[in-house]
Amino acid sequence: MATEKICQQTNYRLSCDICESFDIVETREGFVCRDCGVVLEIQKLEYHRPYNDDIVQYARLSGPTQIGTPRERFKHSNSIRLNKMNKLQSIENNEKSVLKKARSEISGILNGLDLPESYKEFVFNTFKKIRVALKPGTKYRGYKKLAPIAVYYTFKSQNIPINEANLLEISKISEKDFDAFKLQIRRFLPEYDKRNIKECVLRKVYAIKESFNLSMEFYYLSKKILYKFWEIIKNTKDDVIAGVISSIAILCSHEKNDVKISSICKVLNIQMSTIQVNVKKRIFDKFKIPGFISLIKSSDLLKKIIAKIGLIESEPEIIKIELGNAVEVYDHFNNIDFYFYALRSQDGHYNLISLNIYDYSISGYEAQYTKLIKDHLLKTVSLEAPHLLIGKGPPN
DNA sequence: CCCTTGTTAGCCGCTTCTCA
DNA sequence: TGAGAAGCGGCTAACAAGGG
Repeated sequence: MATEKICQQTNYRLSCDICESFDIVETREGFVCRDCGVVLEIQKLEYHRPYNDDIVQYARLSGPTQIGTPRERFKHSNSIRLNKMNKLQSIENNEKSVLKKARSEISGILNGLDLPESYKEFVFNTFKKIRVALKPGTKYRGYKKLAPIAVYYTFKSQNIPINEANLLEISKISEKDFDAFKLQIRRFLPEYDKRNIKECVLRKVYAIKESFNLSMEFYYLSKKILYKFWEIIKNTKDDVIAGVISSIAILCSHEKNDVKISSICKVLNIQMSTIQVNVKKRIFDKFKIPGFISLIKSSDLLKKIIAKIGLIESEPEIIKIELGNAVEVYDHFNNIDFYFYALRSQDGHYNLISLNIYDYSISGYEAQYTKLIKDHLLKTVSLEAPHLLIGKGPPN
């Protein structure tokens, strides 16, 4: 093998620890016995030339190593020159030095905020990207100011929550400077505006669905509400958007009684009044719908709005009819009783309603009903009778 | 930096539980 | 069975914080 070297070339006579054979070869991994294949315990020593303390061990100026050790420089006859050379050698490029300090600053912030260390390189890239775009001499180019900014926007871009107050507490940028930079961020990170907030919000809604064991119907309704109202609800925190759409979805669904709005708010770490104000301003005020009382009390009105927009199916309107003094007006000998009722509509006109009573006990009623529908093209209306009022006149 | 948005604290009302 | 206590959900106004 090309990597093998016969040990006889060395001054030492090695023997195998196991079979005591002297047939030892030197490989990259160490000394190996050719008889039994065992790697010897003795360490391979790299040795090329003897150490001579008259020779100062130094690298060329472009290299990173020092000009001798401090002791060597001190002892040497030309020690002043050697020290000068070493100083020159040690001068670091300013950009390199800033980046090195920035790395350490970023690390410190991530640790301080208990954020994942795996994002360090990501943050560092943001740092470099912003720094390159800043003019030399600008105050934000300094790593102390720029590092917290880079951390903040990297995490915001990734839709990972980051506490701004804690960030400012542990970093060296003032609140005023930090706020002032927010106005400029789009110049440096145009992609920040393009982050997929909708996806992040829907992720939060799905988490709510899971934590309260809600149906997929809730999730899809929330999604529809999000896309429908996106333009008017987008200018706020992701948590608030998620809270608003999931609260509307809950209030408009049959699961209204299963989950309290305040519980959703607790999960999202926001206040219920925040949802209420948002629903009032962004839905009721925006569409100029009067009658908002509060989030819960106005839920029926909200449901009507959502139905009108077409996000949920509107429920048939229930008209309460008191069958008071109605009189049987016609009997056709065909086992169907007709009753007529006059109702005054909102515009002051009268509408006539006919109520047909079928006698199920008489055979052949179904055929009669079908014939009636065919002959007269009647439009049927479903009537719900939650309470049976007895003793108020017909029908009996 | 200013205006909009969100939070907090305190209150009310309803429901449920306990006890006489 | 009814009164009172406790707990919870919901509402409001004042104040604080955040976003552009």
